[in-house]
Amino acid sequence: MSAGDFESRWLAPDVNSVWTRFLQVTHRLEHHIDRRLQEQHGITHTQYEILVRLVDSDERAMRMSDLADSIVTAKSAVTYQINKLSEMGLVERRKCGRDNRGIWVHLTDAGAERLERAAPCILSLVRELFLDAINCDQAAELDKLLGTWSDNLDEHDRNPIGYPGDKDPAGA
Amino acid sequence: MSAGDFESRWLAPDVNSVWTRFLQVTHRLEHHIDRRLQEQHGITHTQYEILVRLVDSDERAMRMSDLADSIVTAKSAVTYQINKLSEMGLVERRKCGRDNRGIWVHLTDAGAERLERAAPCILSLVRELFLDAINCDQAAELDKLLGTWSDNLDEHDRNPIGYPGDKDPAGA
DNA sequence: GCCGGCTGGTTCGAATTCGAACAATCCTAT
DNA sequence: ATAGGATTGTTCGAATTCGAACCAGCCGGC
Repeated sequence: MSAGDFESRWLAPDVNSVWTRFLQVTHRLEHHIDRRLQEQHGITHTQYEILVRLVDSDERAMRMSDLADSIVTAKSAVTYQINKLSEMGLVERRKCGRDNRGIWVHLTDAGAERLERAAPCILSLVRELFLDAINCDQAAELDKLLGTWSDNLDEHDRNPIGYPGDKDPAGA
Repeated sequence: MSAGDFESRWLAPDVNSVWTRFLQVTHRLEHHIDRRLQEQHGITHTQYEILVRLVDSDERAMRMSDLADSIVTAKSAVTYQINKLSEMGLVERRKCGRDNRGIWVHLTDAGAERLERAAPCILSLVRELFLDAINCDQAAELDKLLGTWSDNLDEHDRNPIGYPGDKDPAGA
């Protein structure tokens, strides 16, 4: 078997390891943060992310769909989490007159406070685990990479071609 | 509130955006691959990863725990998935004489074949979405980053200190 | 005005994950 | 040899996620 054949069917070993380790590291990061957040502040990482998006928004409010896009989950999962956060009093649903089906999720004062308390814990974790490893140049580089990956995903979402055979985009 | 104070409590905006986008991109990648894999080959990304680890191993076999470490999930999740894969006939549990509690999960021929069929689909996806974005230098750089992140996580796992000012259990 | 199509959210059931508790086995030091 | 402690894998219940089906309200053309 030629090396070329091998590499076209599979991945070159070094590249393969990058991908594998990428998956491992992202999973470990998620777990680590999630665990810490739950133990010390009684909220999920997803919930934390929701609170962060809200506090960063104008009026500290967002629509459900935008929230779903922002944290990259199914809408139904957002509904579920907003119910939870709502029960906890960290968040509030309000109708907005403009669009009668749309719902605005507002961060409550209690929510802001809870976030304020949890943030330092998580941010220090993010710094220690993730950010301290990269200097300015690398950050810029990584940012560019993320942009490209994101664009690639957009492209693929727009253009849901199946794999088989049509490796060769003759027309499109 | 001074800018310095702001940045120590929160993150500098640019750095913050890197982290946020990192989370988004990783989630989107996962979803994308998972979806494609399920639609076209009837297996989960987790299951695919398991098969890959097996085929890459000596004897095409691994112990449950090692599998769990390798794909970064709870042991119970591995048990669950191995049951599934076993029902599908892609994998086989065998005792190994050495250690009577240990179990060796073997990739069956059917499993190897199934993997062989699914791999090109996923690998082309990984290439298009992930790898094409990076040149050799960047790959090396990313690899180094992953190494550092991984080390940081190891460090934190070994040394489970809470963030400075974590609550003491006395109050609980 | 009003009908088809779109969008925003919810509900539902299925799948998967996690962690804690457990059982069996191994290992080490006495 | 043997008790105590670690390791291996499973079982269980709870939490979370997903996608599909669904309902309502919006928007375009007729």
